[in-house]
Amino acid sequence: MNAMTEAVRKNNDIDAVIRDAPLFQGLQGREIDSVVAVATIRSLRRGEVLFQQGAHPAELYVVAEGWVKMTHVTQNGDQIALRFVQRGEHVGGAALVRGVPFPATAMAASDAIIIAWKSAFIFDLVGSSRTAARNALELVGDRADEFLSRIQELASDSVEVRLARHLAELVRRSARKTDRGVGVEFPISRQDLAELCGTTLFTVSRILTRWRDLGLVDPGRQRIVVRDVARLAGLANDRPQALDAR
Amino acid sequence: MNAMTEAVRKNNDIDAVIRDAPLFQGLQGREIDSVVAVATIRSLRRGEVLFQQGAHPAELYVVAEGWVKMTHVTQNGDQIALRFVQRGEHVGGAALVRGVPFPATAMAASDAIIIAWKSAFIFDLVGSSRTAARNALELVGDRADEFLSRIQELASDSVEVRLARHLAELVRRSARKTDRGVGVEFPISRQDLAELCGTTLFTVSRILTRWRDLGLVDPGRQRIVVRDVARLAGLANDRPQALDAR
DNA sequence: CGCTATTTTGAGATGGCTCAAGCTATGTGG
DNA sequence: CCACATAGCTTGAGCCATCTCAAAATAGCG
Repeated sequence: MNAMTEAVRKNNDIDAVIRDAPLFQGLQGREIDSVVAVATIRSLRRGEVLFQQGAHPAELYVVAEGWVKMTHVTQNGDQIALRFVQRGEHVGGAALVRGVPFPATAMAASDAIIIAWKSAFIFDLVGSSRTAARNALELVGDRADEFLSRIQELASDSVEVRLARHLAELVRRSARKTDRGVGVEFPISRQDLAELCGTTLFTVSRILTRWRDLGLVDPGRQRIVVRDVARLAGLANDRPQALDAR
Repeated sequence: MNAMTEAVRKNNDIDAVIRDAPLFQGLQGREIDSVVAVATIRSLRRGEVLFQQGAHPAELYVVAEGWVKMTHVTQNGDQIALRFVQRGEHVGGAALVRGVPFPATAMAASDAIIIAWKSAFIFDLVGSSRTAARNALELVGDRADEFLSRIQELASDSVEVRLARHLAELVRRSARKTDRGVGVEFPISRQDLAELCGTTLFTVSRILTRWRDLGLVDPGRQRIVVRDVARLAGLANDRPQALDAR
C-alpha cells in the first residue's frame, strides 16, 4: 500500500468514526457534513496528556485510534482510573457538553489518534439540533450509569470480583485475540488495574498470580492475556465456583 | 389559622417550590404558568413507596415537604442509600428526562408531600424549551458528579470519614437547629446511615458511640443531633486532629 | 551490560466485617 | 397503666481480606 492509498484509507476510517460518534448519532445531511468538515486530527504518543483534570474544556474529542486512560485524583492524592477509552468513544465529552471542568486527566495509554472539534462549534450544534441535544443528554446519562455501577462494586464486591469484572470488560472491548486467549491491546500495568479496581498493585499482583496458577490468565509485564474468558466472566458475576478446577 | 388560609398558604408554598425546581429554572411566562397549572399533589406517609427501582418513569416528581430516601439494591442484594431528597429537589428526575428505568426505589423517609407531572407533559416541555433541555442536562450532570464523589469516598476514605461527611451534609441541609446542636430532621436509623456510607450498622453504631464520648454528637433512636458541626466537618475533610480534645 | 521500572513475594498489622448476645426505647393489647 | 412484644441499638469476640512496608526478582531499554 503506497502513501496515497494509506492516506485515503485513514480518511475513510476517520470519517466512519466521526459518523458513528455518540454525540453525532442520527445527524442528517448538512449537519453531519459540517461536523466532518471542521474536524481536526491530532496524534498522541503513549504517555502524552490530552487534558488535565480541572481544566476548562476547549474542544470535544473522540478517539480514532488507540486507547486513552482517564485518571481522577482525589483530594487525598489517591488516583482512580475512571475508564479506559477506546476508538469511537468520546474523551471528556460529558464535561464539554455540560460546560464544566474536566473531572479527570486524559493520558494516551498507547499511541493514539484523536479527532477534535472546537467547543464553540459543538455548543452551536447542541443548541441548534434537537438530535444532538438528546445525544448530549444520553452521553452524560451513560456516564452517570457507569459511575453508579462503580459505586455498587466498591460497596459490595471483593477486590477479586472487581478485578475480574474490569479485566473481563477490557478484553471484551479489546480486539487482540490469539489462539492462547484474549489480550488487552494496550500496555497496562498492575498499578493501572489497581486504580481501576480501587485497590493496591500488591493485591492485584497476588490475585493475578493465583489466577495464573489456575490457568485463567497469562500475565506479563504491562500485559495480560485472558486464557479463559468464560471462567473470568463467571468470577466477575460473583460465582466463586468459577474457580473450581475443571 | 383557619382551613381556608391554611389552604392558601399551602398553595403559595407549592407554587414557590415548583418555580424553584431545578428542571424549571429560567422558564418564562406561559411556560412556567402551564407547569404550575398541570401539577398534581399527593401525600405520602412515612414508609410509603413512591416508585420502585426498575420501574419505567410515568411522572416527574418534586418534593414539596418532607424527605424521600432513594435506595438502590445491587445484584448481590446489598442495599445502597443513594441519597436523601429534600424539599425542592427532584426524585427520580434524571431517570425520567433520560427515559430510562428508575435506578433506585424512592420511599418516604418522613411524611411527605410530592408534586407530580405526567411524563408526556415534561417530554413536551424539554423537547420544546431550550431552557428546560439545558436544565435536564444539568440535572443528569449533577447526578453524575454526585456519583463520582461517592466513588472517590469509597475508594479512598475510611468509614469514619465517610460517615462524618454524610452526617455533616445531612445536617447542613436540615433545618432542625436547637440550642444543643443541629439535628437531622427526619427519622434516620443506624442502618440508613450504614447504607449511605457503604458499611454496616454495627460499625456506624461504634463510631457514633465514640463520637458521643467525645461530645461531637448526641445520638438517639432514629435520631441524631450534631453538637459540634465544625469538628464534624473537620473529620469529614479527613483531618484527624478534629478529634483532639479541645 | 548495567540501569530502572515493574512485578513478585513475604511478614505483619488492622480496619471493618460477621455473628451472637444483651439492652432499651417505644408502642400495644389486656 | 402495666407487662409484654418488638424494632432498633449496643457491645463483645473472633476473624479475615486487604493494606503497608520492605526486599528481592525480573524484564526491558538505552
